[in-house]
Amino acid sequence: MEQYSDRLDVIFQALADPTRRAVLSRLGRGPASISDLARPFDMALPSFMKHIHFLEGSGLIRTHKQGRVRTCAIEKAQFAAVETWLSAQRALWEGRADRLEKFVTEHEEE
Amino acid sequence: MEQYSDRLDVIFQALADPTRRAVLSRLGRGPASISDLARPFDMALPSFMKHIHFLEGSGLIRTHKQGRVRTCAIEKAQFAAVETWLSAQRALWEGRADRLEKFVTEHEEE
DNA sequence: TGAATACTGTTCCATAAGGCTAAGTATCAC
DNA sequence: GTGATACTTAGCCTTATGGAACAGTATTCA
Repeated sequence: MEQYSDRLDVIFQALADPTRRAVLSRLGRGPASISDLARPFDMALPSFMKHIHFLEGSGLIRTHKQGRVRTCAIEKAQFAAVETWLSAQRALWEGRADRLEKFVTEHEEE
Repeated sequence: MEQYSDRLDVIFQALADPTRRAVLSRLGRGPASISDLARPFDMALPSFMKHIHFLEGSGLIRTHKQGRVRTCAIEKAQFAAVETWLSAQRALWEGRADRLEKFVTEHEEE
């Protein structure tokens, strides 16, 4: 339970920044290098790298360096945590708290 | 477009805190007063109030004071912004970028 | 080998976030 | 009208965030 909540903290935090959301959108169309990702942003590279590290730390992307180029790719599976939380919320609204409890608990134990 | 992005900033930020998510879950079962909401948390009331204000500022809840009691209720409609963004992301993954563009643009203009 | 490329590491800075205490205001119950 | 209740307001503190500059390392290309 703690782990599930902590994961949500960091995932939602990652999504709370427009630069990071833009990076995710770009990566939704396929992998890209750091330089390619950074190009559209008016920001120093070390600053941009912080966002990449944050995204990687949240599990929303993974990266891999080959030679001098680091390639980033989206990690779709991590988005499921958000969807799970939203489903749980909706279930509450609709009074299906029992089913919901079960649903969330299963995910917490992952 | 700016407005849509700013709204997402503040919504995701609101969801990035476990206290605030817990409040939303509680409110999913129905409206409640500040005191009722605060009771489960080991936190001074002014600190807790900041979370309430943040949630209200994000549009995820609305509040209304009658006498000395402020009642809070969830604003389900605001959750749609998150779902829209997630749908857009998924659409990208699946290469349906054209449909997605249209979808997001429509929502940006709300 | 030497230059250019693509990060990476380090340090700094201003602001925002999330907590606290202490004191204040407005209702409500008696 | 007094006391308790239910917030509110105002400061203060510490840490995190998002940006910057500057220097460094590791590859690749000519």
